[in-house]
Amino acid sequence: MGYDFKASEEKWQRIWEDKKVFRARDFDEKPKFYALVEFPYPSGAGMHVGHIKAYSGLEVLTRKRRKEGYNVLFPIGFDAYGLPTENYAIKTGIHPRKVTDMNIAKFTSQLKKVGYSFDWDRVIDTTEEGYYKWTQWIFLKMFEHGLAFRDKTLVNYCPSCKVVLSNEDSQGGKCDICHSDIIQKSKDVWYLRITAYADKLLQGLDEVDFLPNIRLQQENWIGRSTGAFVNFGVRGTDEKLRIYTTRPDTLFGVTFMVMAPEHPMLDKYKSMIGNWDEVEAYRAECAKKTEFERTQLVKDKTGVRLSGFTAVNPVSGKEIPVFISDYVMMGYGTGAIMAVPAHDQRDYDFAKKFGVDIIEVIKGGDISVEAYPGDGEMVNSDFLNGLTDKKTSIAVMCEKLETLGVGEKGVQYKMKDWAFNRQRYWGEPIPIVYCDDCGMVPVPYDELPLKLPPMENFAPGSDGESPLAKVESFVNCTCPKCGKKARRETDTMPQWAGSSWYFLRYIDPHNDKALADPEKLKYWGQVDWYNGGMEHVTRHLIYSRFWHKFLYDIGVVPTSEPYKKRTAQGLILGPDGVKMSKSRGNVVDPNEVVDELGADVLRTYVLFMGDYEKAAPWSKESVRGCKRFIDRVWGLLDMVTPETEYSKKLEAAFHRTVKKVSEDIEDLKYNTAIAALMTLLNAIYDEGSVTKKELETFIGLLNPIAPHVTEEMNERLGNTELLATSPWPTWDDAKCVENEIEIAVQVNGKVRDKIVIPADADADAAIAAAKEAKGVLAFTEGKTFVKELYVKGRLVNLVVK
RNA sequence: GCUGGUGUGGCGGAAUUGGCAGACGCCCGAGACUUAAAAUCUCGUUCAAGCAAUUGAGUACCGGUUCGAUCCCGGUCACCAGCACCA
Repeated sequence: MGYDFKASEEKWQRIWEDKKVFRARDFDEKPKFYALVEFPYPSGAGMHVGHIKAYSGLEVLTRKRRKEGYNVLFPIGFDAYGLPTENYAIKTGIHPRKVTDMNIAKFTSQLKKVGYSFDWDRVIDTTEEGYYKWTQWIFLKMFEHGLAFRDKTLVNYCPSCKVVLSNEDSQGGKCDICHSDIIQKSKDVWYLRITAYADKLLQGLDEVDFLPNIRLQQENWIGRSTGAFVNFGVRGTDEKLRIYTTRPDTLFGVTFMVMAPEHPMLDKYKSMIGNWDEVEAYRAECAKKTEFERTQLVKDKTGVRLSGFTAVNPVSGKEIPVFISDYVMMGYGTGAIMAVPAHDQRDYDFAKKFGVDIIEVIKGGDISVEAYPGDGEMVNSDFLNGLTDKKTSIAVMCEKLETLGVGEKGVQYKMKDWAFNRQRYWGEPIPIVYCDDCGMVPVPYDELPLKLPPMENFAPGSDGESPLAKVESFVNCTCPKCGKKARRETDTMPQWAGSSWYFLRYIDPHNDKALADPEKLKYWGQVDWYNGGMEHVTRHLIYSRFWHKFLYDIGVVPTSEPYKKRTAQGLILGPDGVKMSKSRGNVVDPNEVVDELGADVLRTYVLFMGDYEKAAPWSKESVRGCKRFIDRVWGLLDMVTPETEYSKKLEAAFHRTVKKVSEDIEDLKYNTAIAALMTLLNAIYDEGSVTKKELETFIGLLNPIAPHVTEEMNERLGNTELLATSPWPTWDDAKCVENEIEIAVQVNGKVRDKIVIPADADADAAIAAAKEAKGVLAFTEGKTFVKELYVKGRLVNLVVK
């Protein structure tokens, strides 16, 4: 009788839900295990196969953990604020709340149909008042501690649509909607001072177990560099032109300086600069370029040499020319650099184009051809001459700078403060009030959540304002401090806000007194294992570590790092080997697979298709192979004998497979775990029968991967305890080996025959047997043995002449 | 450009303290069952030569170390990812 996957999957999903089999219990005596997967954005398109692969990994691990006796927390929720929902609402007129609820309902039913063992009593939705109340609460705490602040920035702005655009919506310098030229506009925006945590975020990486490439990406993102700040003089003034450099040792090679076009000092000395109109023209040209263009295009160096404005090297006293150029960014360092063309390729290119001197200060390269960034003996450098060690030269120079009072050691980060606002409706309102007398005043904690007001039209407001600016009843309020008339902040928080602390809310999702009960936070502690996509290992992962570290510093959470371990799954590509996308038409819908072949097949396939951490293309044919596997497993029911022990023939194979599957699951090697089960299944079919004990072990191992079919089989075997809660199979190392083994016999490194010997045979016995082997004699006849090796359990190698 | 990673059959991929390359699955071929097809089962399936036993070649390419190299070392090429004028 064939396996009716539809009826079986529905049946077991209902039983799991009714009995709350996968509920996590606060304060249970069992050891706890907290596994986290990245919660989905509930888009209208429904689930993607990528979600299935991402969730199936830890799904298997947590099902194994429960069988091993752990109290497992494996939650799911929805990261539901965001642009697609808002755009859909603008287009259709349906309220984002309604759209979100519909999409969440759809995702929930789809997730349940795959049979995931989530704790459905802990579902969270970042757009719910009970949730975003605490997102706002954390924001206010940050505001209190000076970590949330307002500052000017340049934004991409479309003067025709009057909206602020993201870099993605403004590529090529044109507005995506009306195609008019985009300008860079100065605007006051909210920032979170993540740079204050740069060193903590870097050091914290030592405490956690992240995959090496994930750790590296975080380090690069933070981008710490050490060097020195140096104050150059400005001829004819008391002004200091401050720069940052990682190579203070090359100070004697400075032949010019470059300032960012936006550098504020330029305006201050406008009257000194003889060619001001040239400066203004260049600035206008740069302002037109988006940040995207300015950094993406590697192009010819452009710039303007300032006339009448020169700098003075504070160590050598030499007068040097100053340029402005857009290869120097206002956002990094001090917005100005000392240029050492002999030892920096960018400065070299610039010097060649503008005819500036190039002075060698480090020997070793050929500066008539290109810059030499390497190490070597210092020359033309006064007190540094003759030094060969970079570190020493830098240290000597820094000391000199400090003695002269013209500079000091310094540290810089690539990471910038986090621009924390959007001019959009569907996000958490920023709970701040502007009062003419009191300035920025936080909304009192007991008035949280500051609710999103009901609205009809969610299109962005005019002049780059949020749609909320149009709602008078929301904007106009009284100052919580003095009671006078005041205005509310109308910007909302960015997408990343709600996901920066969601893992804490799962621990106590319904608490209305605190973001979570401290005792529960202590019980569940760190997330033991967090799996998600590579695309989130910089932004989301850093942002949430930052929030967590802040909450730790103010005593809200008990650990300094949120995640003990982080891994990432590889993408599922389309059948054509390219990333899935609607426009390519190569998207695979997981729901169709569930309907046609069953959830167990889908789960097995996404784990079997290849290395879990690497990208692999979807193959419709290979999915069928997994279907065959599941059906063959079901077929075992027709072969059961009542014995309650392993059969002699298969005992070692069973012990080996239990070991292999147990270890592979811990290591994200699901593909080889499943392959081992397939191999064992083939061996059973070769035998033609399976004992009850054997079958129970087999379905026990397969249960986390294919829970429905195995649960059904377990029931048919007459067992009343759910497989999901019965113990994980064990193995005995001593029983993993066969009595007799087959080894290869090589002559001069080439395999010539195979022999069967007792597993415990010693070298002499193995070599003696090997010399007799038929395939070997032909190659050793009439030769002398030079060397004879036996690698235990592997092979014999006979070296002859 | 920089940093990291990868390169194995027709395809997805196994195998590393240096020890039988190609596990497992897909595709493909042959056979069994069937009125037939599907499904299922059995066998074969790296390439080349041979009816065959077998022999030779083979883990991107070139070279080295070793009794023995997919694995270690040196060089070259290709692809992927992240960062990208970061001073």
